[in-house]
Amino acid sequence: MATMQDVARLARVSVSTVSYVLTGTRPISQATRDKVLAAMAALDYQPNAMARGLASRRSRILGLLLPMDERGLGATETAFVTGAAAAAGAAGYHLVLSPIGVGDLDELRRLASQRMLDGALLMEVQLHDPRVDVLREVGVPLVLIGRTADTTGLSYVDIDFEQTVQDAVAHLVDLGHRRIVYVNHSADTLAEGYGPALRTQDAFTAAMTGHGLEPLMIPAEDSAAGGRAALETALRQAPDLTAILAMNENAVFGLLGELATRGRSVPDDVSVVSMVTSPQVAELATPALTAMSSPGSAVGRIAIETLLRHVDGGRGEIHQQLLPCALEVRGSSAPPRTADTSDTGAGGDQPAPGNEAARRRAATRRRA
Amino acid sequence: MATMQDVARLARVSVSTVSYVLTGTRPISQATRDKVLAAMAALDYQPNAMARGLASRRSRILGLLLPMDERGLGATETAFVTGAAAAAGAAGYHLVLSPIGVGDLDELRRLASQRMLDGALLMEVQLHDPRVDVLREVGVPLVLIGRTADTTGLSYVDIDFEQTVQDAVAHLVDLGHRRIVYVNHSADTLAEGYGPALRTQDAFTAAMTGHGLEPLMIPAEDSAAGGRAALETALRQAPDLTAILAMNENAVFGLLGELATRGRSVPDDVSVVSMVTSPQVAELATPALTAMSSPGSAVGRIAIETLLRHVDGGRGEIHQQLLPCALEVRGSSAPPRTADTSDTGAGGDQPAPGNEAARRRAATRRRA
DNA sequence: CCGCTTAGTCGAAGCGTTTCGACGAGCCCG
DNA sequence: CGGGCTCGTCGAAACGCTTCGACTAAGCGG
Repeated sequence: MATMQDVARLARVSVSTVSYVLTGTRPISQATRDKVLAAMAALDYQPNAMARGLASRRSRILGLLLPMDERGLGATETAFVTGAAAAAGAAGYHLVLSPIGVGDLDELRRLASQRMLDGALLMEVQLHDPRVDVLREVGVPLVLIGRTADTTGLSYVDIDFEQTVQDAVAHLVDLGHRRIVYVNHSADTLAEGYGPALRTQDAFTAAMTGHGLEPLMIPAEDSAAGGRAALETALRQAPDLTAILAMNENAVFGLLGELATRGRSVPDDVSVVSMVTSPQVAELATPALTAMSSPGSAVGRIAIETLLRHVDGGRGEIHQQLLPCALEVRGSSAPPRTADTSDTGAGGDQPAPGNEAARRRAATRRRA
Repeated sequence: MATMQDVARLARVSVSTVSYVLTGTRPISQATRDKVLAAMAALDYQPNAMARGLASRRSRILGLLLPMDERGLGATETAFVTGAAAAAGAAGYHLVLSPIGVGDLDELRRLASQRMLDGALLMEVQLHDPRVDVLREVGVPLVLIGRTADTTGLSYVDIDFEQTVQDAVAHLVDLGHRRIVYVNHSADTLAEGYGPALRTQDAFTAAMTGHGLEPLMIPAEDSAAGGRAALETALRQAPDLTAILAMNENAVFGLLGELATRGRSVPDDVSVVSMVTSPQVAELATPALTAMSSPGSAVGRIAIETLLRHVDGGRGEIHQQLLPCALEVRGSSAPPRTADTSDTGAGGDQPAPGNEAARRRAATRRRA
């Protein structure tokens, strides 16, 4: 393993000169630079990351802290990760993923205090996330993918759940639906303060109320069984429902299964729209799901760029940005049946408009 | 940030003594040890990872190289990762995941030559995986999760695909199935030399032949559409099929959808068994899939333990281990219909045995 | 009682970089 | 033509740790 000494000797310059060529912190004449670069190439020199880190007090490593629960990374999260990795690599940084959850605070504290991370990206952020406190305490720059309840002084990039829910509801309302149920994550998840669940809940209420409709939310466990149970509850509470907006990617499959079992066809009897869902997953269902498609790798890229601004220019301005999901219409959403024969009068507070009009409006709204 | 100097000063010992307390490389009296530990606690001392790495030529970082394609990490891969992370943490190592695919060889070479990794775990190994060559060349100890074609001198932990396929086929044959189709990954994937696809293919042929049955394999793209197409092909080539064994977790959903569309019920008309599938995913389908459940975190743990043996005792014996998947019977497999009315005579080479016997045998085989 | 080993500690020499202060050379401006 | 720049380079001092050799004080067998 060649060292900088070797390079300096071969190029007949001092070590510091070699260092300056490498880091560009001081001007070097073209002639010298060429000599040094030639020597490096000849020796197949690679700087030692540890030595560099020790001397410069910079590890050139960014951490992506992502809790890995048993359910794995969906395509959405994966897109975040790859986007971030690409951006970090382009800037000469390594991005390392650390499967550190909210549980392993000690491990996080160790990692951070050992000066091993120049900065950190937090995924799956909770409304009150202790990891934020740990990192701030230790003085590691951080950017959230997601949001805590209080974001003063914090940079973040997140999905614009408010806008996304609003768009999803508008899509269904435009199709002519009036009785729309929102299937969210589980009650436990809500109680834990999982931001997306809470924010979409509020946004759903706001959107429905804005259309003069009654909002109904059903929590569901993150599993097929949870989806089935949720459908049962939904049909009990709103037998006249014609559309379901689902946040819970796992439950949606159980939900579809149960609809099939009960002989309700999708989208003729019931329309289903899935939130924050990747095209790959949306295509798994039969029919393919109309879904709000997440902004993907852009989120990761922007987050890294923000983080690097904090790391490099100690003076990094706070950056807070929301990106909406795009509506992708597939086979699971359509206008409701014209004759709503199953209306048991459980609270339809608005007469449905003529379906012709709804169909026209939906068609104009449709975007890939 | 307190340094070892500070600790030594406070404890009134030399730096080297502090270091020995930390690393245990030389005997230290209990009295001294206590003084030092007290000083560390008082100063909230944390060793600087870079300095430690530079001096000891050990980063205490292990890399988990996992290509992140757009389809994300399934529950199976996630289990590997968490198992590995836990084992690494227990040994005082950090496990960092690097989304380095077969494409980013330069990035890998850089990472490895910078002496930033004490060792590496490779996931999604291909039969001829260039990453192996790069790492060997640079001299980084490595352990595979998966296998290359030539494994001489390489340690690996992998799923025992041969055994798994054999068990899956046995399950179906015991139920009374004779006409079983294997839906594999895509032709492209096979051509690329993706080990699991090739190995299961061979194992399927062997297993079927061993039962005196004719093996039929259909490749399928990794998508719902791929699954639908595969079913069509399968029904064309073997209209009398009664069971499908699917390796392709993505295609299996399309396959189920297409079966439903064609009015073939699962498991009454067609049994479906999914390979190397986590319980969570198996439960997504309706009915829940009978599946071969992967050994999960054990794979990751064993891989890390092996790797640490290579790293620590420069003298690490080669360790090669296969772990089979366990059959988990759920709702998608059952004995074939007694009266096979759809037999168009396209090659039934064995008469089905009485279903009573099949049912009995299946029941005794069943294991959770 | 002597020489040997062993336990326990210290001081100092690295590990391979970055970075600071210094210095000579050339240049511009007055 | 001289003082003050900037440019390009060098040497040496960190950075915070590990590790080697050496040294002291016990302990022990002969």
